[in-house]
Amino acid sequence: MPAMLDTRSAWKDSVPSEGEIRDAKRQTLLREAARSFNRLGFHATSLDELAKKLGVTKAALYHYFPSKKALLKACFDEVMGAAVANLKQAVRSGRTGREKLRMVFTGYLTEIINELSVAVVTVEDNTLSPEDRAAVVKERDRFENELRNLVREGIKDGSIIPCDPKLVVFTMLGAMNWVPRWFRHGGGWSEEQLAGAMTEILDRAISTQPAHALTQRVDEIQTSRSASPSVGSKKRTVRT
Amino acid sequence: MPAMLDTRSAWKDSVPSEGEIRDAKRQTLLREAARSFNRLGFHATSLDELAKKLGVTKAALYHYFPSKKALLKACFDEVMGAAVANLKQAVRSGRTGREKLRMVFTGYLTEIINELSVAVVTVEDNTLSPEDRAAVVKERDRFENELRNLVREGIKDGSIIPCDPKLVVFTMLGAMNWVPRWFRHGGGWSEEQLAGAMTEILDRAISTQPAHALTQRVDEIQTSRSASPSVGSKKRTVRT
Amino acid sequence: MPAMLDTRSAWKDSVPSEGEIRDAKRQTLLREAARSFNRLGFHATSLDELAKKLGVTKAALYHYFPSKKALLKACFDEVMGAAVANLKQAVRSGRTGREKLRMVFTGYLTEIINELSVAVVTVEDNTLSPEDRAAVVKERDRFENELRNLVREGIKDGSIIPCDPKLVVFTMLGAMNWVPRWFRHGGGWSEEQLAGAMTEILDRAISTQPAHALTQRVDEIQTSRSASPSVGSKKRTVRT
Amino acid sequence: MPAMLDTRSAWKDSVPSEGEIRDAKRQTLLREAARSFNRLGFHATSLDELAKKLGVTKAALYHYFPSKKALLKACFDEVMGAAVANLKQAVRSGRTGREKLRMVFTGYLTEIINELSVAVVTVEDNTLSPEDRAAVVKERDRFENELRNLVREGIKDGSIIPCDPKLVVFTMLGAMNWVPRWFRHGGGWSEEQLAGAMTEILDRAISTQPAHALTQRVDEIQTSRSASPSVGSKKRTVRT
DNA sequence: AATGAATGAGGGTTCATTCAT
DNA sequence: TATGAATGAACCCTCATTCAT
Repeated sequence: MPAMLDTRSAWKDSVPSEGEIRDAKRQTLLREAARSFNRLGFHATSLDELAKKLGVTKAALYHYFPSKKALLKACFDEVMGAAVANLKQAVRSGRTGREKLRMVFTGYLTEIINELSVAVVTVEDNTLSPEDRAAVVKERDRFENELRNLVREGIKDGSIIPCDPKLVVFTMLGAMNWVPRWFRHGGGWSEEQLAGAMTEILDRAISTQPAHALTQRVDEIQTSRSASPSVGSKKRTVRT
Repeated sequence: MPAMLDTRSAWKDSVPSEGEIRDAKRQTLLREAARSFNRLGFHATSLDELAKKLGVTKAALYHYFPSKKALLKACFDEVMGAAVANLKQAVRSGRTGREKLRMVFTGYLTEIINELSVAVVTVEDNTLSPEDRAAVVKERDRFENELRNLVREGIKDGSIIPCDPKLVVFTMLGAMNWVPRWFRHGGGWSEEQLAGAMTEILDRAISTQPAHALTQRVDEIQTSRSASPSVGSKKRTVRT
Repeated sequence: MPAMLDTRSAWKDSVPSEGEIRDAKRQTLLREAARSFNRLGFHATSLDELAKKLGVTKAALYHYFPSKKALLKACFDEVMGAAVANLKQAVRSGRTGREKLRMVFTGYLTEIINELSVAVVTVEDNTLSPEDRAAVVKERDRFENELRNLVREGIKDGSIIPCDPKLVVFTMLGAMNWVPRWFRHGGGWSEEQLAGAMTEILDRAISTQPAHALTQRVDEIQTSRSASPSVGSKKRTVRT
Repeated sequence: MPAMLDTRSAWKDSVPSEGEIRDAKRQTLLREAARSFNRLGFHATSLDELAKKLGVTKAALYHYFPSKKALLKACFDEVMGAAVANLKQAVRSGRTGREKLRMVFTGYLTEIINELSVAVVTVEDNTLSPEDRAAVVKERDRFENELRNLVREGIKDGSIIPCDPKLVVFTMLGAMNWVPRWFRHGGGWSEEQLAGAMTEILDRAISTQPAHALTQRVDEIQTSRSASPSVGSKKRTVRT
């Protein structure tokens, strides 16, 4: 018996422990759920479909999350954690308000594009329990408020033009949250390229030093629109 | 007796005919459905709730639409009709690409804000019948393509900076389609103000002659976020 | 004004009175209902469909029958009235049991073929009210019992072979009641021919003087089976 | 421990495996559905009632059949499989057409009496999907056609009198298909007796060598008619 | 007499959730 | 840990019936 323990310890951490396996599965489930919630919405996502994509049965999911709502809540927590971390990093960067905002946009878009995010799903209806809902709303409002503060900061330091911070932030968030509805991976744009290019656009709307051109690609972005009817990638050269 | 007939004719059309009543009811239902679809999504919208809001029974809805999907389809048709009309008017205006695009944005936003729109609801999943889906997608793609053409036109005539038209259009549409998620009527912003202010923001992102400032309001926009927990309208002066 | 009355009386009875019109409509409705009940069954028959076939709205039907069940009950009464009349006539004919039975079969079949009958529809489930159900069952049992008596009479007078009257009667009724399921008008067989030919078959099963051949037709019977795929009337000569 | 394993293997196959249990349940459901479809018709049969009879919830049925229509289709397949097998056996028997036909009648009746059959349910209306309907109709038409061929064969070999095969077959099928409407188990007639006796009747109608008497019983057949109002089994001796 | 609108009951179906294995 | 079976609530939809016009 001790021999076995030795054997196991010899493998060290190369063989993932049971806990690690479990966490990995949990994370995979979370991702898949977020993707589905984003594209179809919470109610249109069935646990059966989710389980099928993961190759297990519906009941198995309950080993990782006590309910579908808990899954949604976890998605929110995940994305908010990342968003806030991303935000803090930007705040610490010590640059102008506009540059901080750019950093946040790029990070937020990266999250969304990789479909970690579930920011899209509405929290307005009575899906979550009152407590969960309050927690999520509070977190989200804090995040949005921080963004507005960055806008104000940018206005003060002259990097952002005078504008209504609340409207600007909602506009930017809308543009970004909408991405999962049309973007599909594997097209001409890489995730980084998309995040960068869209940040440019959003940034230009409020920058006091707007660029003379924006990033362009020769290939079209791969979207769910162009993909489904198999349009074919009509390459088109864009002149500046 | 003849007097009564005269009386009636004196009222002329002020007393709505039966057909008019029916149409009015139908329109009210359509509006309510669009609102719900936009905020909660198609699947999260129950006909029971819808009927309750209208003060009738669920079964009564079937006098006006043969199915829930038909209701959704009608929403699409309605918004697309308005969007295309709006687009055509802009195209006929004979201005620069950028100015045409501004007109389209303002019109589209007005639609959305008045919740006629249901552009938000996903058409990607298999909610609609294949035929209906194809029809809607075709119409929408044509609309989006026209927008891209306006961007290209603007680039050519020098009113819009070089950029990727597809990405730009998706970005703008996302920002606009997101409005129903946060905007609530009755706040400090009127519908027209919001449509105008957001158009400014979107326009500035691609204009070759970006403005030095954007519209601001003293009062906060009324949103579902601030509204639901009954925060009260904390007026706050925004300094530029 | 008196002139008008004169006019009316001049037409005498050629112009049907209001009451006659009403009765005619009622009868038409009854027929259509019976046809539908027979082919589809009571529950699968919707009043909407029924009304559509008659060119009126569903609500109009309620001017003639207080309920769908009442319609069913009326169908039963109609067919039973005819069946009993038919039976009495046969009984009075003063022939052998077998010949009386033949008369009843032919009459019953004529009824069924003309779709007055609704004998097919089940009375077993709880469709009718207990009172109506009891009345119908009682009437039907009396009819069936009379038929059994005719069989017994035939056995006694030597025109019918020894057999179990109950089983024989059920067998014959089943064969006849099944006709609406497959027979369609307008084929090679007229209503009278079918009634006659089927009577021959049923009669031969119990007759002490069985015929050496049965009626045959060159044309195939028009059935719902052969009709639907539009097979065309492949004439075929039947050799004896 | 080994003892237990032995014990288990000692039971061998007497303990049904999970798959066997599932199949048994499925079969039970199928039977109950067929019975209900036969007696009440497809539309009058509610899944709620069906489930209640089986002691489960309506939703549980969906573990075994994806829809009510699938249940109906399965009934058709079941009965048609049995009917065709029965038919083939008769064809292989190498007897006269009449004797083959008798075999088919007896087999078919046995099926029906045991309520495996659902031949009764209409296929004419648009209950089944077009594909399913076509498949069922095709199978049924082939069966009916085979029966007609047996009649023709009998006419040729002199065992059956000249007659119209189509009409004869419809007549016989009607008589048999009607059985579930009146027959109830547990009466004086066993299933085999009924199948035999009815076959005799049907056979005699077309046989060139008709018998001089048919099977009779002292006890009355137990029918839904006599049973439901609790008439009591009035034993009656039938004199020939 | 006839209609269109509306209703309430019920039907088939889906789905998140629980539980024994 | 994972499964298949089962449940109960909710959903969309149909339909017989009522009622004002």
